Amino acid sequence: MNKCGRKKYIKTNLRQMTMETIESQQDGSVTDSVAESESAHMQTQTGQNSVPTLAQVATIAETDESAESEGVIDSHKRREILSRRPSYRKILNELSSDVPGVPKIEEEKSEEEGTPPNIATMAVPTSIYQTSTGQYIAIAQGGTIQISNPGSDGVQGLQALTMTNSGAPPPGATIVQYAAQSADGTQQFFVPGSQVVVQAATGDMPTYQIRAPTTALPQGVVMAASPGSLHSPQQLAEEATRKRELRLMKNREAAKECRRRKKEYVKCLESRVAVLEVQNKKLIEELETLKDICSPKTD
DNA sequence: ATATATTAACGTCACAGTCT
DNA sequence: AGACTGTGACGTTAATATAT
Repeated sequence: MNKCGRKKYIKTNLRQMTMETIESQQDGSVTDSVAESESAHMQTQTGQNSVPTLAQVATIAETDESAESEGVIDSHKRREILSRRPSYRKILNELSSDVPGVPKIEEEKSEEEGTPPNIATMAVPTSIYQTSTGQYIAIAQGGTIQISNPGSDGVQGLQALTMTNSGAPPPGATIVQYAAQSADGTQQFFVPGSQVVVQAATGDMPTYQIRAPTTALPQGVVMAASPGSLHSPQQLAEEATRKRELRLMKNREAAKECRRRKKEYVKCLESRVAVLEVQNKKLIEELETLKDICSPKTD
């Protein structure tokens, strides 16, 4: 993708600006280098229908203020100020520590505690699916996929795919391998027993199928090659391509996850706004009541 | 019915921060 | 130091809404 040549715009400054503009400009401590980079960026964007971000809008609105503080801070301080914004998870968790009603985003300890990286992490609704071969796939609310064969008592042969949000994997949970999208736009989970659970990528309702694995490895699944076995330039090129595809695949997944967290974060903020609005309304009403009590009208 | 605008979701790139 | 991860920004695409 991205056939159109990407413009090399001033990324660093713009990036820093979008992260910290609103916060740092509250005390007017942003130098006009940021504003310069922003204007440069806006120029490069001429003719595109890209919508400025909130931070960009804020920057444009406050350029005058920031110009006044030119030269006030040195480069070190500027760097501190323009540091990376904490992740949505961190922000949300900070919010949730303030407000009891706000749910926390799990820290995904399981990954950090040495879980194999290929375990799928996704949220799915509780559903039961029957495959063309008569097998059943139950997707529990806890994020567990169970596969049972027809005719079995429903317990034998169960294979569990433990997802995120389900806490620590239960003992004995089967480790499955997760592969990103295959050529036909599906997502596949390799489960023991030479079977593949395939999730269709389209539609609101995910669909699952049991398939026999194809002979060729699906896109994104890569066999590890021992470094010593690489000799020819062609092999090196293949290795580079393989690494790139692996990186793209991982980044794809990371981007999905990031977007999901972002949506969650926004929802959280929205619900917080709603709560605060109700609270505010109540307080105003209370104030009016107290006013009436304290200063009764005298005719 | 068709054209245009808006929106949401996605993949990719670049880069800062973190990990090993 | 280099690999890895998370995220902002951007372009693309498909679906939906609105205008003509």
